[in-house]
Amino acid sequence: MTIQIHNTLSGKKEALKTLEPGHVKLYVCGITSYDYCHIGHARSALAFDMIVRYLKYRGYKVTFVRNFTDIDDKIIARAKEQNTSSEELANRFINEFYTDMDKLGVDRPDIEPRATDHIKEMTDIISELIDKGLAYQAGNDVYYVVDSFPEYGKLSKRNIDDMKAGARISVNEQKNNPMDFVLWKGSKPGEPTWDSPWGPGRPGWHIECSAMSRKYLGETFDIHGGGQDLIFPHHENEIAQSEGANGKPFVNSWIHHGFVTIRHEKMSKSLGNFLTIRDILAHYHPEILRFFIFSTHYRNPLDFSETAMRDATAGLERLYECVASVDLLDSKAADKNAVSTLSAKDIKKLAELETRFQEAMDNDFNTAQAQGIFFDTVKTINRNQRKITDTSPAKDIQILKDATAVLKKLAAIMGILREDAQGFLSSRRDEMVADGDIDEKAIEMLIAERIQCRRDKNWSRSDEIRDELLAKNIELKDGPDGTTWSVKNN
RNA sequence: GGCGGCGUAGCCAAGUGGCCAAGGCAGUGGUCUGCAAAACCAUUAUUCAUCGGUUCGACUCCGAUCGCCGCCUCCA
Repeated sequence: MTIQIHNTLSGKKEALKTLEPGHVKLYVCGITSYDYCHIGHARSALAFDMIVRYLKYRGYKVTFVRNFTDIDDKIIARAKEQNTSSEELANRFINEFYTDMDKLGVDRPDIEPRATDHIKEMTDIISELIDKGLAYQAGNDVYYVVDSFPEYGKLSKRNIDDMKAGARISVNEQKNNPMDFVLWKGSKPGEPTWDSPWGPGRPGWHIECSAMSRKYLGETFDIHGGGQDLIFPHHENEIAQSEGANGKPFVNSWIHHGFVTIRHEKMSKSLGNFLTIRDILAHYHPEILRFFIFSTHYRNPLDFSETAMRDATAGLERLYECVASVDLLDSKAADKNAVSTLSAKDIKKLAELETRFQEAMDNDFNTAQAQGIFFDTVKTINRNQRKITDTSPAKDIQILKDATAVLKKLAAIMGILREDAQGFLSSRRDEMVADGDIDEKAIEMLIAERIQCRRDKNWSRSDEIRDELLAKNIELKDGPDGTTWSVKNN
């Protein structure tokens, strides 16, 4: 079975074929560093983090490049506002980006080039394009001749004539044709500049990725990724630049992920529905955010809401509860002559976990389906786990433990179930207690009192204590090994 | 206006030309429990926006209609 990936260029799922056997070369457009990252950036980072981990899990070597756009109109404008330099502002938000990524547990790409470190590579490509007659200087700027690239529009599935008819293309006196896009911008006073054959200036946005991907991955590489909003014009322009300059195919497969919406609308500052990664992480454990993001396929829109996060919390806790209870099975004694209580059907199902997971993930990284398989596995484990007693054979316990180990290994590809289960559950509990109006000592004392009441069969006081705690969102669970408690999600 | 995508149970969400349309959350009944909670078992879409067409057969393919979203300007 091969990995199938939806390719934006062809509009179809295609079997992954790498130029170099067993080696995937991947380029993803990173952030423009002028502000804190929002949940949409988180989705992008997490989607490609998952994809890279899965490819590695499937035995591929992956060279993953993700750039930083550290020079751009927005950076210049923001730096001016804050009375600082573009460089300083960009560096500051790159650091903030790393802070967020580290909290989310996102692995670093192999190479993280910054645009401003690659000006030479960019001016080289621009010169090549001019030499080939695909670009021209106008005033202090350089533009790409869109009409010279007949395949323009092949990624975004549009044609130039339709676009020309649209009224939203900015008119620029310098351009020969309104569709032409800028490769090099002559500098205005006070802006950061670099020398070039066309005078002092700075690169356009699109040329960065053509230059940096060529430097690190070559003229043709396997996969290029980004958000769906980058399809046009950014990626369309990259194709025109790179294929124009190199005279060969740029990228074999394009992966574009969907947006995070809030109240079913794309986030934007003007709508006031803008949530940063740190806003979210202030309220939710990073694995909850990951679980939520992978609850739908990466290309679908994903609507953020409190309800959705609560569902994700419940789901992730369900997985952790299962792992935690299997972890505890260790303490049980095992009798050699014991009869297995596991059903053959369930043993088979557990054995098939990894295959089922691969089938889901091979199908264009279907994490939603994979999560369904996790739950199915948990149900199977729980069903059998509760039948385990002191006299169960060691083999039964081992089968459940093995299945849990596989579950954790596979979940780690999505970056979940990476913590110690008991630790995760109790630390979540502690956090929630800290938010509430009762402390742990008081809870323990009430529980101790209640245990005595129950011994005395003083049910009314016992229930009173339970209700009292429930009113403060503390739920008691009386099990064979005593009373445990948790904080109710709501 | 052009282009792309989506519409599956109360909510979220997989899936597919033909066995019972995954799974989660919520709900209901039961087991367990002093009673609960958790867990487990059972149950919850004769139906996949609507209407046509292709087919022996479609939720899945094609067309139209309605609704929603995105891109066409910076954007993950």
